[in-house]
Amino acid sequence: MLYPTLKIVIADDHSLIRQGLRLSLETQVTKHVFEADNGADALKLIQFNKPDVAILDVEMPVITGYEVALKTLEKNTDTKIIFLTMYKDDSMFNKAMDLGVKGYVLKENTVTEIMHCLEAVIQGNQYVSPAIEELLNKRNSKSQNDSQLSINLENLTVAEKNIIKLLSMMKTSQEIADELNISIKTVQNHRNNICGKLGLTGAHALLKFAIEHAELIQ
Amino acid sequence: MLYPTLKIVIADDHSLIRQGLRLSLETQVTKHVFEADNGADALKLIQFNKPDVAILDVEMPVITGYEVALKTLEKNTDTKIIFLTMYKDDSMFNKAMDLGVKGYVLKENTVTEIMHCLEAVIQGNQYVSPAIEELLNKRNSKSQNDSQLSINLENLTVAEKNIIKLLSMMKTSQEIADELNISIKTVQNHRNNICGKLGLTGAHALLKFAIEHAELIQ
DNA sequence: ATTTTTATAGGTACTTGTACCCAGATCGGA
DNA sequence: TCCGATCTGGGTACAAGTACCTATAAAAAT
Repeated sequence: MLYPTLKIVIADDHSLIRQGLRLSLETQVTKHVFEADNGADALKLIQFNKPDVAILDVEMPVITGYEVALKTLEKNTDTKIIFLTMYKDDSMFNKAMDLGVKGYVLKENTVTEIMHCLEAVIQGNQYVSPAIEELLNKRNSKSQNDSQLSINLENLTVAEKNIIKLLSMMKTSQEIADELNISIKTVQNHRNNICGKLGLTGAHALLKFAIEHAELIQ
Repeated sequence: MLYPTLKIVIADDHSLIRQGLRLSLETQVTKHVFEADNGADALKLIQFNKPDVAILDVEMPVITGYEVALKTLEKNTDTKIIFLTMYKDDSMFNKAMDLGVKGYVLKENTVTEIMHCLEAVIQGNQYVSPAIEELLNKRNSKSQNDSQLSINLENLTVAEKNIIKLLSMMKTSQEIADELNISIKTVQNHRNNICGKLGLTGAHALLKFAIEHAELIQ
């Protein structure tokens, strides 16, 4: 690492990840590391310390990393933003790129990759996880089953995603209707529309699909 | 830390967490740390190295930490299992306790807490994240329910076990009837009898039960 | 040898989910 | 402004699962 006097803010609600990153950064010569376990504190740390780089977890409670980045980049500071995320969510990736986020790294990537990302970003370049680039290529080629499945999943409307999420928790249409304060007929219609979009037919096909793909549904 | 010659397996699909944990463990005197980024490798590492403790992420792709724990504890090894998880999922917590998992720590907890957990587990105690200790209390207060559940599962007849196994594969009564060359009415009667024995009532209760407990059904 | 359990099969009623149909309200883009 | 997508609700029909019955033959337990 070529920049011994870097100031870096780390924001992640998982203490484990913060401490892992801090330990890794401190085995390099970087010394000024600030930690936050939520978006609000991260924002304060960034505004007060004006770090060179802020490494933000996208999925944080209350104030997400995305919102922190939005408010930070809005204020025209020199702080570069690196997003750290669990999921290969291409819609979030696109939003991040639109915002002007310089780095995008998956948590499944190694610490050394984050170091590469850090170096690239400090030198004024962009750095994107190879795994994400691969995803983008797959999406463009539209070849595999899984990618087509996720395309179909993304074709669902907000209400439909809401329904399928509750379905994956094994709730009945009546329970969903009560929870959302809508008619059971509306829920059934959404279910039927989802079946159409996903190409599902037959007995309890959607329920089975939702349970089988529960992890993929957010 | 009182145990300098511990062997520990760490399994998590997020490299960051693995490296954070490894660095933390190695600032202690523990030296033999093995890493896996998926359940299959974790299982191999455990079977080959027979570690004192395996720290498993519950949410891993393909083979989950839960399945790794299931197969490890099945084989009567001395390896203690610690679950590391993102969510305060009480159903998973209960399943983990049923299995004989010794430690249960949330990723939002600090590394020092994991160290406490490690010490407790090595000394033969259980350690549960304070955040979900309230769930443990709930569980102890109504423990008679769970023990009745497993008794009831063993009370199922051969035909009934056969049926519930096929049910956990999300097959319909008609499909099961065809597969076993019996009437669909027989299948439906068995289903109903199973519902009675397990105390299940309501919409698709048995289907949901079979899917939720698919791993426990052989 | 008699009783009990199990596996088999049927009947009937009700609930839930799937498969179509329809239509009004709202909101954003062409 | 109009069109299309979305969200909302309703109707009808059928399939599948649950709930509760009865019943017979074979196997197991007593």
